[in-house]
Amino acid sequence: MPWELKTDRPIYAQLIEQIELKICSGVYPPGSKLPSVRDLAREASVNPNTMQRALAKLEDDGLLYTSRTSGRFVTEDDNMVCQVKNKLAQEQMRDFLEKMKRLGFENKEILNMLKTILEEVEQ
Amino acid sequence: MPWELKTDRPIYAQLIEQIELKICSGVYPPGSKLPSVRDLAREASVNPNTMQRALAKLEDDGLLYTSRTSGRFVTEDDNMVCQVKNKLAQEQMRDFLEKMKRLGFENKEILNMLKTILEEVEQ
DNA sequence: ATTATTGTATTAAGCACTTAATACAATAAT
DNA sequence: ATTATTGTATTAAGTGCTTAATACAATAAT
Repeated sequence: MPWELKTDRPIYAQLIEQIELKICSGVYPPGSKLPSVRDLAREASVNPNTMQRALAKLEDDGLLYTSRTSGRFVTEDDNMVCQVKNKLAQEQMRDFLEKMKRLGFENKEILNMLKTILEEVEQ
Repeated sequence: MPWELKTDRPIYAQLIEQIELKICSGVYPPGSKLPSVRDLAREASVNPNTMQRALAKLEDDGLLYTSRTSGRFVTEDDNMVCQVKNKLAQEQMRDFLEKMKRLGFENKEILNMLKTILEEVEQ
């Protein structure tokens, strides 16, 4: 899963989201060590300061912690990771439904269109 | 439907999206006249230059046209409006499914969670 | 003890976005 | 004819984001 950074939003915000995703989806499991700030920055083709900013926010949220000079780690509290995952899912669904309703679609239409897409993908 | 502007993305981009939504959902029907740049800007609590920028983009896309000093109008081509509506819906669904899969949810899970939300809302 | 690696902080520069304050041109309304 | 309203353009200033180039402190590795 490569880093996907668009130019229409602050990079640090996108980094926060994508690191959150990697934690929630198990790419970085609870308790595991993250690559160093410099390595992560190189990986994402981003300035270390920008990566540092994203990591600091995640640490502030409690999803990461720092062991002074040995590196950064994902929290060992897998309950917290699970909660974050569900929170993000709820946000995604809420935003999605909000926008589709604004576009003028009914609940049933939305579900049917999604089913159609999912069937197409499976074939 | 009030203007909802967050600070995490360029305002002009958000204006483009929200005007598109108003056109696609019938708030501004095909052929109808839009409020003036200055009025729209006041309505959205935004600088006229910023609103102008958003409108220029929509005009460039063909969704609006300008009649020099009598104002701006939505295209009379309701086919085009319909196409834009469907394009936006497809984008929303694609992005939504992408993020949910990144979070680690399966297709069936996604549909079930959405159904749950929709049932809760109806009650 | 020395070295390398870790996170962290600072400063300066460039860039895009936004606002404010104007101004101009065209034309609808009077 | 005059006035008001329309879209449009320009300039200057402020802000936040990003990068680059450093530097420092702490500690794991040697």
